[in-house]
Amino acid sequence: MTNLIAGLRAEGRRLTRPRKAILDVLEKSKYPLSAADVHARLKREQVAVDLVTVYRTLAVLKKLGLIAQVELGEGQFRYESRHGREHHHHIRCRGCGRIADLMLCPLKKLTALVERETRFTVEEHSLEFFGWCPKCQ
Amino acid sequence: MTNLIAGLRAEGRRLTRPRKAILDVLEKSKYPLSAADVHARLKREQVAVDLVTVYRTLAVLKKLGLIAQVELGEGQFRYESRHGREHHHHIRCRGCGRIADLMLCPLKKLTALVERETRFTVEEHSLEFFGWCPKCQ
DNA sequence: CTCTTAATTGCAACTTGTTTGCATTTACCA
DNA sequence: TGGTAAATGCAAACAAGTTGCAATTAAGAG
Repeated sequence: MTNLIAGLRAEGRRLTRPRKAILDVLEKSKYPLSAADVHARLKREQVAVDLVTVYRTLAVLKKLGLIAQVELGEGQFRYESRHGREHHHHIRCRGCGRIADLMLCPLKKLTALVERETRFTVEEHSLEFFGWCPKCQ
Repeated sequence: MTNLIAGLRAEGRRLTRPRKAILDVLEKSKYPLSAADVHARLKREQVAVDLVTVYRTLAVLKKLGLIAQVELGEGQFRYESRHGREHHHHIRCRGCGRIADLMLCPLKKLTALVERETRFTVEEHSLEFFGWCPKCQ
């Protein structure tokens, strides 16, 4: 939340109720949420925020680096808070859609190798697994 | 192409001109293509196939395991042929959108670890890098 | 504390990517 | 060489995400 205030201020942006509420929803979630998910949870909490505002706020939070965008083969984006959470990855069940965190990342060395080989500058990577959870096997 | 015929036949499906043409477009491409990309290339080659047929064919080819679906943070799917190509990953430039192959994958051991820790069965993974290519840096 | 103003929001409409329904066409086996 | 189920094209629907604009509001200036 401190990061939110500082980040917004640094860009001449404002701290609003929707922004606090949306970041709060993401911080409370155990797995990444779509814009529609966030919107639904806000409604459940009696916080009236338009879906469009959710989209716009997610874009802002992403630009501030407070949340990460995740793709899990669903044709939509999900977002998760970065606050107090280590860099990590996910696995998604092809049966029930359950998403679990994988608290690991073996890509430090590989990233250096990729930069050397491709001459790209690497800014980010995504690593996701897909399979079947115990219940769905 | 042999795989296409065999795979289709095994499911009581048919070998058609659109299917051949679409697989051919994917096999010729150096990077993964979206449905719209495939459609545009077919048109350029004077092959009249509806975009809907492209979508349906991509679904079939994917189910047959002849092509792989790729997500590169664009809000759309891309597809690439698997024929004669080793398992690999990609890097995409945030400036110009250029996509390059990364002919490497260090995830064998990690996959085993993930399966042990999560008790999921891992069927697939995605690993993509994002950054800036030499021209855009 | 109030005023001013630019940032933010909500609503409606739109765009883009993808899917579905259905009548017509076509691959392929008897 | 048909007959028949599979595949296609077209129109329409759907879903995720974006844009334009008038109304609202955060927050610094006075």
